Amino acid sequence: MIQVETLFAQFERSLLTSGLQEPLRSRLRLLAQPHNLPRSASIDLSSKGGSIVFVGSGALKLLAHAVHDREQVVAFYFAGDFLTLPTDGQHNYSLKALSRSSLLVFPYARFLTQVHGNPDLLESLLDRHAQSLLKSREKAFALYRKTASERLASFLIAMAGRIGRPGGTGIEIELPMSRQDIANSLGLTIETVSRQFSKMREDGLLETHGRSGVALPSLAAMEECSGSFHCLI
Amino acid sequence: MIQVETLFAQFERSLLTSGLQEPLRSRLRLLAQPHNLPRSASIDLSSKGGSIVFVGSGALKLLAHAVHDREQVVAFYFAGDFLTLPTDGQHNYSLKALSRSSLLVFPYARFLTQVHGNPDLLESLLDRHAQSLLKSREKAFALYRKTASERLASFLIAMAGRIGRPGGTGIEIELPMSRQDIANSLGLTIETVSRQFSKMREDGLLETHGRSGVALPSLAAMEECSGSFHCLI
DNA sequence: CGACCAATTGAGATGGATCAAGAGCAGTGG
DNA sequence: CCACTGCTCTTGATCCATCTCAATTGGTCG
Repeated sequence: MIQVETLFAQFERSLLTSGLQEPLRSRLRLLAQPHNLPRSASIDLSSKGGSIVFVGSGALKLLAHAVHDREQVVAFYFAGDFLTLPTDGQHNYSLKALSRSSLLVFPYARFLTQVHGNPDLLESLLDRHAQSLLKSREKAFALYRKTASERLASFLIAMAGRIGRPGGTGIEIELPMSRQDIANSLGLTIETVSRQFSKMREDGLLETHGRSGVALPSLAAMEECSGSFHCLI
Repeated sequence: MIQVETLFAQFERSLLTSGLQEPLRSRLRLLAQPHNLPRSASIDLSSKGGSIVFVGSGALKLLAHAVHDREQVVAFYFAGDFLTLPTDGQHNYSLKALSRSSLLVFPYARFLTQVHGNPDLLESLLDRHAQSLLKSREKAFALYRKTASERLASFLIAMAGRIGRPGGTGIEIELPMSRQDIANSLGLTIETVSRQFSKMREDGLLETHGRSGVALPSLAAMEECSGSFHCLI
């Protein structure tokens, strides 16, 4: 359980390294809805008419719900990440904790009203949007044409960069998401993902420890597998 | 050939309905690089360190260039569209005219510097980014799981909404892009796209006139084919 | 330890890619 | 006006990666 004030301070530094000026700081503080989500708890974001979310700790998946109970993992988020979900599109979105997570949720419209007079902040937000857009495009670009193994390799490389730690056997990763989540986020079936894991293990590209432990002995070899580029998450 | 001043006025109204205040207007006017592209001409956007582009008239495709001369159609743009291409990602991007087009190109960084003190404008830009992001996600979402016919149906519905006109047989569309472009943008091969066109023609879902003419007798029937949702372009 | 759910593995079905022709449209020049 | 040329588009036959269905194994947690 992270203290709200600590969480807010974290958010503040992440947004602007110089920190926020009063009275803006207090006003945003009032808007911030803190959430402490245990594993597999989720918050519905579609009902709120747009949200800005700051992830203080933990790991989450952003789910888009289509009709027929079909759902799609849009993205994974980790500590320090920002996430803007503006006015509702065709889907309902929800955010589900893969592990205990602490968040700050701001109502989009009211957040923007407060930020309105602060060009630095607006620009910072604009930059984040631009980056997200680029990432989303690169992801779409990547997934159209990639094979299953290229997708998984791309995913693992992205994860290594995001939550990997140097260990005995190259980079070690504790995956907070299930195979099903991985499959769902890569547009594959769980069986295909599982088969690719096995194949990569046979080929010496990775080691697995239990369900969630993965070690990549050689990132270079993995990049070889990922095809031309590897911008995914 | 559209006059530059007309084009700029169009851009101005599109950005802020109330128009721009001096001296910002003049400053942006100076930043605007007008382009008149004949069919199949293109401008390279990767060398410019980020651009903001306003499409005054015509139709264009945004291309991402990967290694090995492979290229991917990221999106199509039409009159009135905005397009933000921030700092370079892993790909080189270029914009290619599908028909005679007129554009305004702004250097991203310098545009932002000018806009810095104008919260309304920044917010307008932020909104556009948010919309683009949403669209890009919906597109990615859509393409992962959709079948070939669902993809094409989604595409045609989007096109109908964008450049369709009511006609003798429902909504009529003059597609400015080739089958190859469509295939490339949907992550399919040209053969598959062609086959789907034929199949839809047999099923009475569409009529074709020459290479570029398409008529959709019933949008509802086409939506039936597009699967759960249909946010593409 | 035992129960349950996640993950793996196998066998068969299939949608789309690939390879290979052929048809239709548009531009050119006689 | 028509034949020639080069292109885009269509259609067919085959192949392969991935999905689907089904059974088994293995991890995790009470």
